[in-house]
Amino acid sequence: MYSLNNIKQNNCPLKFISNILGKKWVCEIIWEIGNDKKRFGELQRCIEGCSKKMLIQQLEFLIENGIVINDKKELKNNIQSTYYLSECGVSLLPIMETMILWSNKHIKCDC
Amino acid sequence: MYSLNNIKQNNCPLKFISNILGKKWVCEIIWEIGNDKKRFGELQRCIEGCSKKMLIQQLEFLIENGIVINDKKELKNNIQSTYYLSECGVSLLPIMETMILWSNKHIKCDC
DNA sequence: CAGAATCCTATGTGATACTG
DNA sequence: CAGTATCACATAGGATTCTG
Repeated sequence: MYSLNNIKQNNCPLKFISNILGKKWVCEIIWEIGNDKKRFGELQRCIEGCSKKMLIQQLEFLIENGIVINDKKELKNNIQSTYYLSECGVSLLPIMETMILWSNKHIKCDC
Repeated sequence: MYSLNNIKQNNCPLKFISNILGKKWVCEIIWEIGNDKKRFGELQRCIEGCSKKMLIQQLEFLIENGIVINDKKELKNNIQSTYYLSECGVSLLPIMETMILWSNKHIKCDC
């Protein structure tokens, strides 16, 4: 249901990437599997506050966009589903690093 | 109504900035006034498809976040309201440039 | 364990009309 | 011209339950 096509029709490159990185949980997901592949359950535990439904939804979105890759293995009586970044996904990491640097400079800590 | 506070409470720097750049029209707005200040009407004409309501809403959001600055002058019988980037806003431009570069590499042109 | 399917609500967003 | 207000609808997103 996620409108990958809509996104691709955005010929504006700014819209294209901000529609990806701006989606809820997407940055967190990319960041979490940036270092090492993770299983679905692990991710769920890492990313606090993200419902299972949203996690699945956004992972699918990232897979459709070629940013995340999913491997499934059938074990005895359950499934092991792991997620990791594609080359394309990995190339987002340096951008996200500069984003983090910017935030840390400009976040006003009111806590 | 816009939850600036919610955003500030996001102690996660990735959430912080992606909540800004991911908002609809925000990237376009920042980009459009990146080079030179623009009046409200100019902006409206630049950013196709953005309703007046949304434009105002997102501009206010950016002002609250210290990214955009607004100057108002009273002319004879109307108001001249111009918008431009704060220093903080300007510091977003290089990040957005790398975002554009990434997009141009990875956008799959289906048109 | 990983995922699918429903239901339900809050929020986002467009269209339109109004104001100084 | 710049901004406000209101309605009406679409989408996002949480909670919960079900399946192999």
